[in-house]
Amino acid sequence: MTTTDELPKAYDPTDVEPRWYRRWVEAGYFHADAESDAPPFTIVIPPPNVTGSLHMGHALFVAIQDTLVRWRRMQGRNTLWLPGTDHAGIATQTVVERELLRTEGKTRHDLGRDEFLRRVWSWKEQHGGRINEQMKVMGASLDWARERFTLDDGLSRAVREVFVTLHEEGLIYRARRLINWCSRCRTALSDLEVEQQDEAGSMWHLAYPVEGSDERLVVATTRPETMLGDSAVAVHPDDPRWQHLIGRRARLPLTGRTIPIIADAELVSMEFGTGAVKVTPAHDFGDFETGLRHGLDQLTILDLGGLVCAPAPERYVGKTVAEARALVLADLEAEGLLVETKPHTIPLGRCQRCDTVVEPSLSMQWFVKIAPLAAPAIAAVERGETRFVPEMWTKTYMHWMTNIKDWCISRQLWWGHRIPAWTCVGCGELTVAREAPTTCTKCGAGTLTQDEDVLDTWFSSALWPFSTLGWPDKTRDLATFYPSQVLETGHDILFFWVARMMMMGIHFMGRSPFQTVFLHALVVDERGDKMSKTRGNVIDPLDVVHGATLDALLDKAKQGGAPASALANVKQAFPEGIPASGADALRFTLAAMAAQGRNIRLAPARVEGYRHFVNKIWNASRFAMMNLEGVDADAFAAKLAAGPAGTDLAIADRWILSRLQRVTRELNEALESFRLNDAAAASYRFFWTELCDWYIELAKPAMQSDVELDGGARRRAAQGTLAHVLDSAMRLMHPLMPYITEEIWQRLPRAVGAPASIVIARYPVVDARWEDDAVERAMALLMEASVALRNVRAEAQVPGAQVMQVFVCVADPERRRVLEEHAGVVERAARAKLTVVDAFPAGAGTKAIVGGDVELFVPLEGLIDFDAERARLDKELAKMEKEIEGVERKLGTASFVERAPADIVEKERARLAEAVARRERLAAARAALGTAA
RNA sequence: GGGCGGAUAGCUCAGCGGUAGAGCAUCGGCUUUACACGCCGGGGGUCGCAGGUUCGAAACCUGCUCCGCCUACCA
Repeated sequence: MTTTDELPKAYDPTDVEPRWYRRWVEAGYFHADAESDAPPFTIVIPPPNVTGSLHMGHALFVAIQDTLVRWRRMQGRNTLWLPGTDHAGIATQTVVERELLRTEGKTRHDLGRDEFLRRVWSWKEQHGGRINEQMKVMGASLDWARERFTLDDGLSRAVREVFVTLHEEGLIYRARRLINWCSRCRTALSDLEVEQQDEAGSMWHLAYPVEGSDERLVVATTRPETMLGDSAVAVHPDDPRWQHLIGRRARLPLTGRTIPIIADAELVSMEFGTGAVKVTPAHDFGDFETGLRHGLDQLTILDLGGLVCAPAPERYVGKTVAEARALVLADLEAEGLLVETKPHTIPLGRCQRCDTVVEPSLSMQWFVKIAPLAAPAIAAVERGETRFVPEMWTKTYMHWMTNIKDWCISRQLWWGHRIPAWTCVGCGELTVAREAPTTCTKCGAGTLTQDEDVLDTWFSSALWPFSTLGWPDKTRDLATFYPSQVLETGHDILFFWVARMMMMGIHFMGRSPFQTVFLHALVVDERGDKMSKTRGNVIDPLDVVHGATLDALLDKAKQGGAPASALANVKQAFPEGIPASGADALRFTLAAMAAQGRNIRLAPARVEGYRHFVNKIWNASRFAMMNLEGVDADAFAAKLAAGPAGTDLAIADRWILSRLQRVTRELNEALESFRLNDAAAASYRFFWTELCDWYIELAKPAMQSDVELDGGARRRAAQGTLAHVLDSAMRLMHPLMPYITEEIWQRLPRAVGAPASIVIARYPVVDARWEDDAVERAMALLMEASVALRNVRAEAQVPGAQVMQVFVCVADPERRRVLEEHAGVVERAARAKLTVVDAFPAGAGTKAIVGGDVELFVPLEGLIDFDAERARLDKELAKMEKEIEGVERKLGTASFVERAPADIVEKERARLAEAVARRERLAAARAALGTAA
């Protein structure tokens, strides 16, 4: 127990939060025991980029996953939330290269592969831990003893094992193909790493003279510079316009080459453009296929840096795409071969990482043959082994999986898992092996060189659910924790990551890696725009937690390279900076807004609202601390265990205990079905509206009174109830708000044998015996009467301190009994003195009607504004008329009475009866006031 | 081109077949000894538009209009 003066009036999360995390870790609460008999609950973290920094997306998944994990842990599950980071090939390498250039003016090639990798590792050692520390601030209850990194020895071994096995099975192959090439990153990319966008471009019509004729064949193109690499012109076989040209040759301008005119029904559409298409097999995916069909030459006229190269004519060599385009167009124009130029929207692919326009490029790469892996991953979802939440993602997953194309997995980078393939210098034989071979398997020579390339980062991420548990060894962890129960991540990486984990997990473990895939929405700003540094609308979760001054925000934006417009946005959004709200408030906000299937527009005002909620929790608890001295938690627990029969609890006690059962049910059900927003809303309503606004206010007299008319029993009941409800509420809300709930729970009187921390306390379960409809109905009436009287007070401007005399008439005997027996509730809530009578005393006053037959008369001689009173009653009467009219119409419809369910009809009848009774009483009250003077 | 979301109070969002809800904002009143990060009371919505199904629709169906996202080689 603590006394009030030790507790500050305002909750300060920055003081409370950091204290707990270390203690939880030291106590080992987050550590999962592979030997435990308890049913496991496993979630693997979506590994953040090792050099990354916490952003709202991370904060969101921490809030969601930690809530699920803490809830399951409190339910007694053997809970494993496995942490780790991703080496993020391109991203990390780029960052280190940039740093190297900035500080030493060198490129990675200046250092050489080994030295460069040493630098990346040292960068990782220096910056790699940051995001983990940031997740700890958020309260993430991760099992740090099991932390993994995708480039760990163990995980690297798993990667080699998978690569070699798939190669042996014929599912990994090497081929010279057209792939997406980023000339800035100088690496191949998978289809997914290319972002398609429609951009403004042009459509040019170019004339190719037909050999041995005066005719010209006009082709339409959006990329005229690629004509330097054309190896044919295609027309539709059925097109009457060009029938006679099929099989002849065209003179390719500017090059001195001639190319065949071919017929291809697949590539060419007669209606589009000019009906004739230039074919450039080495620089266009459609043309590549066409080239294969017709055995055309594949002429590469762009080098790896994106510059024109031979066999393009010397004049163009070394030019960029843009330069070459301008030059080609000018040259064609000069020769009179540029027929037409018009604006045209073109789909353009850009590198996800650096925004460079991606070029289709012909090169030797490694691929995963994906269809045989996709089929079982589709089947697993079809038979329900894995399900998606929200369900709508199933369709998206299926669609992508059924149209999937082979996955290009080799990257021309240095940072990553090097491809375990070696070429014999002597005979050229390619060997794929788990460990570096010493001699060539074919010719026995001893000199082999390893493939220079590394694997796509997502290749190792795809193995994450089992590689992190020790695979390929048959470990105890693997047996206990695979498959995981839930995979929770953003829908933006459904294909990148989730689908690939499904495929690999099923192929190598025989079972889908997750029972449920829960996909959350993306966090965007208040206006629905994606958060970005250039917009200046980024909200750093840590700034919300710790607070930040405007200057600090501006400094950070500047360092991040934000433009002036962005700085202005920051100034406008946070003129006062951001107040320190704590991890609890941020987590609760994210949970409350994480409704399924929508973007989360993070509004700062919303965070503020929930920060106030956290403070409310603090103060309600502070009140409790001041009034719970000497409470005997064990005695009250025994009372609860005995059930409500014959209890000495007051109606308010019974009511809040009943409401507690309901909110307990709501929370368990909401968490069970991943509706965190409902869990948050139910918590909020219960704690603030029901517990604080009603229960605590009603319990005050019993707890604060100096007189103990009943020998202290009433006080003990209220104290016991409040202590129990608070204890339960803290446990209920702990998964959502770990810090404040622990802080308060530690200070509450607890039963003997209670655990040392709320982290491992039991999550509340419903005790249906304490749910009581009759009590809730009675309280509803008392509350309604109280509100009506408060309204009278406000309208009639009765001073807050003045106790109002109130006379009550009730027709219904049961309601009369409730009001007589529990008059104290209304008296306390409305600051009134209640007298139940058969007839009202004479005199001026105001009348309120509750629930049809409860009339509340407040004699207010001299205080009544009769005009206002008449207006108020007229308004209420009109409302009643309208309602009665509506319900009567409904009940007057034969089909309604006949076809609607009986209980609904009954409800409508009751509603009508109440409205009619209310109207009568209102009319009488109105009549008593007469007409205006 | 295909697919999937969304359109509800001034703002951000719940609700998804039986009397329209929350937070913030707004208006009025409160030095009520837990909390002004508060308390009490109030105002505010033809639930995008048009049809349909139903006794009954914000919710289900159809079409339309906007706004997002994903996906696709029409040169």
